[in-house]
Amino acid sequence: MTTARERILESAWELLTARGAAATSMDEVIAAAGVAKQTLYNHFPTKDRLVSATLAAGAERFQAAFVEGVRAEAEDPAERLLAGFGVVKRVMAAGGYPGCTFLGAATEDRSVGGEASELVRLHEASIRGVFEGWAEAAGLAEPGGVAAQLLVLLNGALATSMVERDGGAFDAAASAARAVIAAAGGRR
Amino acid sequence: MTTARERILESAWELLTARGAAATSMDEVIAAAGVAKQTLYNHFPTKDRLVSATLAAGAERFQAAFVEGVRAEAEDPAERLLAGFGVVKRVMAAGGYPGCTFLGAATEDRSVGGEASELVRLHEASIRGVFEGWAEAAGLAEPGGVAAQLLVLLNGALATSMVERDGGAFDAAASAARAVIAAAGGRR
DNA sequence: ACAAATAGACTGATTAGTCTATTTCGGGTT
DNA sequence: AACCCGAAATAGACTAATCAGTCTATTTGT
Repeated sequence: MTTARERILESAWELLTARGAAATSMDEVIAAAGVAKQTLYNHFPTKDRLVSATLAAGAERFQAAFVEGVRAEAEDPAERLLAGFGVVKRVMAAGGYPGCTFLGAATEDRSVGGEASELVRLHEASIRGVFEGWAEAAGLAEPGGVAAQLLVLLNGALATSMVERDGGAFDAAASAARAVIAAAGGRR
Repeated sequence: MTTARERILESAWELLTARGAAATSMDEVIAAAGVAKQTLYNHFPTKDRLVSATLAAGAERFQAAFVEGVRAEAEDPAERLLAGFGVVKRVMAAGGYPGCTFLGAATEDRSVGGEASELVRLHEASIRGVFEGWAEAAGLAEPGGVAAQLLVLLNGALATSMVERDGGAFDAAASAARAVIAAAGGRR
């Protein structure tokens, strides 16, 4: 049994992912969550707050699933850096490559500079931090720089897979990541 | 002296870049272009058509400026592959990193699969083709694969620079590109 | 009894697209 | 030069739809 709040956040996440915030009406969230209008507004007084709460909850879930998925798949830190691309590829493939919810939210919010942008910035910094930890554990030179490059590759794979509606970009990103890791002293 | 059509397309491009299609009203385009409502609708019968025409014109301009900018900056094909990141970085910096107009349009159109998505797909394929030509001229192994990886890096830099409101991602992308090119046999 | 949830009508603002009436202007003809 | 025509441009009122957020009254669960 799920609470109304959980159903709202889950439905909002799906609609946000599939269509984006601007193209999703509060009535659609209400219908998808099977909840009364007032219930939604009791939990989240404005659309912006709903979007922010949805992104925050999604970021927490994503980061946990990302780290856990990668840890389950590879032991060696350098291999973990690569495994991330496969893990995210599978997540995106499951949704038919509708695009990254966070990049989508940042795109829609770009002229506003609201809370959504800030949450996405923090989320991305978090992922970069995870990369940096593994890069350091792998004994790579300049782990911060490597992490920044891998984050660019991950965002690039997310954006490109959305445009191409196809997961090929994740394989390309993983190949590039291998080159980056090698150049930083991986598999010395 | 500019024609009404040119002013409309230019204003629409700027608004599309800064805010995105959904957040831009036809009245805003009209006001920015200094044109009568009927004039806009005479040239572009619907908002979708205006967006498509704006993206098509922008893609042509961007591709020409990209190739020209890179050619002016580097002679050697392998260096040209790298120079692209600097050229695009400068373009985005000039606008304060509001994000890539094409990726933004594809993001907004993702649930529709309309003409905008298709135009962006073609535009990206075009850029990938340019990369592939230079990769081949540089004598790299698997020029198609290298081009795909560089396109991911370029999209990643565009997305990341939007999130971070900062051009650092282009430098990271260029570093990663160097590693990719080296791995493919550059500077043998 | 009390907090949370429901159902749905309603308001006010925004916006795409239409319609009407008027004005501007370049180019061909006299 | 003077004239005229048709195409393009202008100004802005208007419609119909959508949508965020409010309000009221009722119901459910503990």
